[in-house]
Amino acid sequence: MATAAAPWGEALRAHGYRITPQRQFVFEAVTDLGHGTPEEILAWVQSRSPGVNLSTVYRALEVLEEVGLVTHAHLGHGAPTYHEVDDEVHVHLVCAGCQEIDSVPAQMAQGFIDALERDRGFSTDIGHMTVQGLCRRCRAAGKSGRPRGVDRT
Amino acid sequence: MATAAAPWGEALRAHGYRITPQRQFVFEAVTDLGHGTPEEILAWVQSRSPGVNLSTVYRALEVLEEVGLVTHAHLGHGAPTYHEVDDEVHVHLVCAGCQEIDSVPAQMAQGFIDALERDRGFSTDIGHMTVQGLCRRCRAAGKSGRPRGVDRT
DNA sequence: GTAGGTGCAAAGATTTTGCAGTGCT
DNA sequence: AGCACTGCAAAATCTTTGCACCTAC
Repeated sequence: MATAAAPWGEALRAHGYRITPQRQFVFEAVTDLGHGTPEEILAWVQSRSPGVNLSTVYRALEVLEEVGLVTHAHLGHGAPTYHEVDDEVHVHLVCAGCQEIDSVPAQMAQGFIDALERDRGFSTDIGHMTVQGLCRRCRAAGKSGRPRGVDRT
Repeated sequence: MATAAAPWGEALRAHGYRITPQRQFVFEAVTDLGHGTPEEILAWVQSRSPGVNLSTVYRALEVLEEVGLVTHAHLGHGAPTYHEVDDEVHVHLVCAGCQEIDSVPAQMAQGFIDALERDRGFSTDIGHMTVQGLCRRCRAAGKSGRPRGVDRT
């Protein structure tokens, strides 16, 4: 039973990394949360193992990203959000009103992506694509996105 | 000649803000640079007026954004990039290889945006839309985007 | 047993804020 | 002349790094 590693563990092994409970918790957090910032992931992990440190979360995410288990996207502000890789590729929709994150299947953007490829030779990293805007609910509530004032486009 | 304000000045006046050389420089920097981070904007401004402080740049950008002269988008990492508002609305293309920023007219994404509107009731803030990927040059050079390794999609 | 991994604390980087002096209106 | 704006410096965030101890293999 020496090498009875779970599939996610395999990925670590394959890259010469060790399997540790901290890394497992971090990966589970990402999987469970769907989308999470380092802070949110830490909170989740600490609910199982209070001693885990923020820097460990950062380092674990770095490793998990390198071995291809998770990715991150930059949504609003400066908050990087991590999510699992192996589920269906999707585009992130960030609501400027409620900060909520929605996802849509990548195919919806296919035409656009093809156009970029054709016209610019630009190869899109679909999973990192971020779309800012206002969700249905916030539009109905008449929110304008940013608190300040006029926000053209 | 009391109120001989330039068009950009008008916008400030209209919102009760004063016209100052610092704000003018910051706005010129944004216009001239096309895309710029606060740091880059500071550098540009200081080339004209060395005494200007970083915090002044931040405050000026905040004001200029409020009156609708500039906007910002979050491109790679945590670097907010500011650009002029009144030119044609465009989508940002960020190359993961060379960090360069390209723009494409918003119409290219129209189909996608319409689909989001139709299916999700999501109103897209086109100017803030960010697309990560690899530009033609970096693809040719065989870059993979992130230095680390595998990067799916 | 050994090298990689973790926790802790300090260092960095980036953005924000308080305050007194300055300059736009 | 009044009050918003600026410069400076300190505070607040968020992320990274150095080091001694611990643990997976």
